[in-house]
Amino acid sequence: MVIQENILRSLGAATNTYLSSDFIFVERDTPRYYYQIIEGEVKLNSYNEEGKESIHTILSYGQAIGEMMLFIDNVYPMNAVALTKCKVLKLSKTVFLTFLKQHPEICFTINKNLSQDLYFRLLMMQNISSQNPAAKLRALMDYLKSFEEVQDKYSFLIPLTRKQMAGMTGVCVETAIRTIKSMERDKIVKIKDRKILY
DNA sequence: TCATTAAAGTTAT
DNA sequence: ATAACTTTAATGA
Repeated sequence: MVIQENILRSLGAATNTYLSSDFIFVERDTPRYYYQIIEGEVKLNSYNEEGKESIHTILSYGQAIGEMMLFIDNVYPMNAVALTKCKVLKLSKTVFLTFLKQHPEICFTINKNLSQDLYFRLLMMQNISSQNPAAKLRALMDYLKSFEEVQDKYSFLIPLTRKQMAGMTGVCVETAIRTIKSMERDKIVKIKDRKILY
């Protein structure tokens, strides 16, 4: 968790409830709040000229939503959409920033999270330009698995649908499916009841 | 080789 | 039931 729930509450954060597919904010909104998930999953996405969805990340319990936008003066370049029913703490940007100035240790945590995100983006960027679907999907799976304690082969159940994986790597669903199958043949992943084990 | 289109099967709501 | 997701196959860049 980024910031302790009771701390956010004591600063006056409100709890907001969203239903699946509700927008928490949309592209071109002005960032005015710090958001932190208490329950449910949220995706950050945007659409290219042809209308194809690109999923930037999927966030869940304890994670902040688009907090990078609170430190710069720009409108959101992406949407935040609830994937499930969600509860989100919402704290005014000004209160949040003032609080951070007084609490370097929490500032440090925010830094760590932003860095983690940048790191992932760099890894994905390298592999996305590599043009090889298998490399892209593997970069994604490596990233997701990196947060697990157990690092055994096939111990990690990918918590994404194939469609989501495709959306995050920029390949089409069909290619994601075929690539994952060939990875199964190559013993890179195992598939059990359609679930991908890596 | 991969995206796209279409069609059909499967799962989740 | 109906929508959302998965899979296969054909075609074209």
